[in-house]
Amino acid sequence: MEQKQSKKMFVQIVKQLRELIATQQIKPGEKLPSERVLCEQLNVGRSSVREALRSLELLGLIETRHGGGTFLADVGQHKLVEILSSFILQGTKSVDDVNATREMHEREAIRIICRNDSLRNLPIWDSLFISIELQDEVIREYLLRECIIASGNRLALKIWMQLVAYSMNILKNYVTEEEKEVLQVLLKSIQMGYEEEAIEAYDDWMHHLQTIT
Amino acid sequence: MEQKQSKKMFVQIVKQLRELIATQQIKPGEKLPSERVLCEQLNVGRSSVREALRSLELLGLIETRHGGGTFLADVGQHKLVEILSSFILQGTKSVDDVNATREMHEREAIRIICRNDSLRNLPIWDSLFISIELQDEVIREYLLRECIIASGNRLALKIWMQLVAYSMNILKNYVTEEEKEVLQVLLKSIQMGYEEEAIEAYDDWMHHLQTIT
DNA sequence: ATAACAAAACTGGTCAGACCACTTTTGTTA
DNA sequence: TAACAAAAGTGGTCTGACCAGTTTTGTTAT
Repeated sequence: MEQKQSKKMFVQIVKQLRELIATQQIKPGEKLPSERVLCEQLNVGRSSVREALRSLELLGLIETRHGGGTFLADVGQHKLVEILSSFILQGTKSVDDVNATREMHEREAIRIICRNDSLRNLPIWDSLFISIELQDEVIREYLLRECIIASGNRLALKIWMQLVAYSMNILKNYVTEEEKEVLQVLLKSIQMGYEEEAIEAYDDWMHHLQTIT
Repeated sequence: MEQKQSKKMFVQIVKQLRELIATQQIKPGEKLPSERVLCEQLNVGRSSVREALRSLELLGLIETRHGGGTFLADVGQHKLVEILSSFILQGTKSVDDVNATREMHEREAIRIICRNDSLRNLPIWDSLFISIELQDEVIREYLLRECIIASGNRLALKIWMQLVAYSMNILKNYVTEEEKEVLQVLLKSIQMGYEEEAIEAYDDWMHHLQTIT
């Protein structure tokens, strides 16, 4: 209904939710006010409240139970990621460290996937395999993101995304035929569960990207 | 309107959006179908589509221009970082994720050390080897810290310290004879540069710690 | 008094329609 | 051909409605 700031409403609501959680001292695992209460309290429509809540849910910050309510995600605090991001934003001039850490996350994700049958057999790998043929640039980050997501470690995903936000950029060239082959080897290895081959393919890939730029 | 899967609708839509982006080869910076088109195309209500889009927007994966349209994010913008981090202080998902991430750092450090002759030959390993005979509890984190430090990635060290501070708990028992042996195998493997054996020893170690608690 | 159970109230999930504000396209005019 | 105004398109938000679960409440039978 209002919102002086010209910013996105649902982002404003996210902020207000944070304040609300702080002031009312809602701890992880505890219940948040219902959507309808929040509407009235924040003086906005329910859809806006829901957009904010759904965003936070996708981030894993809240948990929702149909008919039950909305709860602050479990687990203690300690501003791990906050400090992390401040570290990143200040830029320690060691881009190499950021890249190395990012690659560590990616390798680990690949390893986890290789070792888990159900993860290996996800349909996403097939569709990615096909996408590679269709030549595009997105595929690189998209593939890696899928790997991290599939690995199931949401903390790692969050860290990784920040690392990417910090360093991912150089990857702006076309995907060469050579690179395509490497990527397909990587995907095939993942699907077969050949961990070492997958890692090797990944390393090849990264090396290949470095030589380009 | 439907959505066979029992999962959250907006998550389903996120998935379908991913597929759509893949199949239609939408590249960063390019435009996505309008919300109203997506409604009809996916056969769902506009609110559901918006909940999915807003989630992706908060993640920084898409960009929205009022009156203009929705676009696949161009790499580089990271409001994600602030929003995420400022809210993340409520804690991320599970302790498991923190531990898994911590272990990833530790394994990676071990690998790096194994592959680098000068790191392998650091005198610290010998002194640690001896210390194991004497010390009792401190040695665990101390050994791991030395590994991370030796690996030379300062960002990783910073992250690791946060993770340890976050999940400091399990490491509170006495070091058994059995554990000492595992640790010595680990150190020996590191010194010899036997990467896989070192990782195996590390995994044994972690498994051993879990069975204790 | 208490246990069991059914009804009511509450809560999230989804949809439809209506406006508003802003941008892009289109068509007309100078 | 350039300039500009109208129209169409698109995101932003609100309201109200209904459904489907969960929690609370109240009544009844033991």
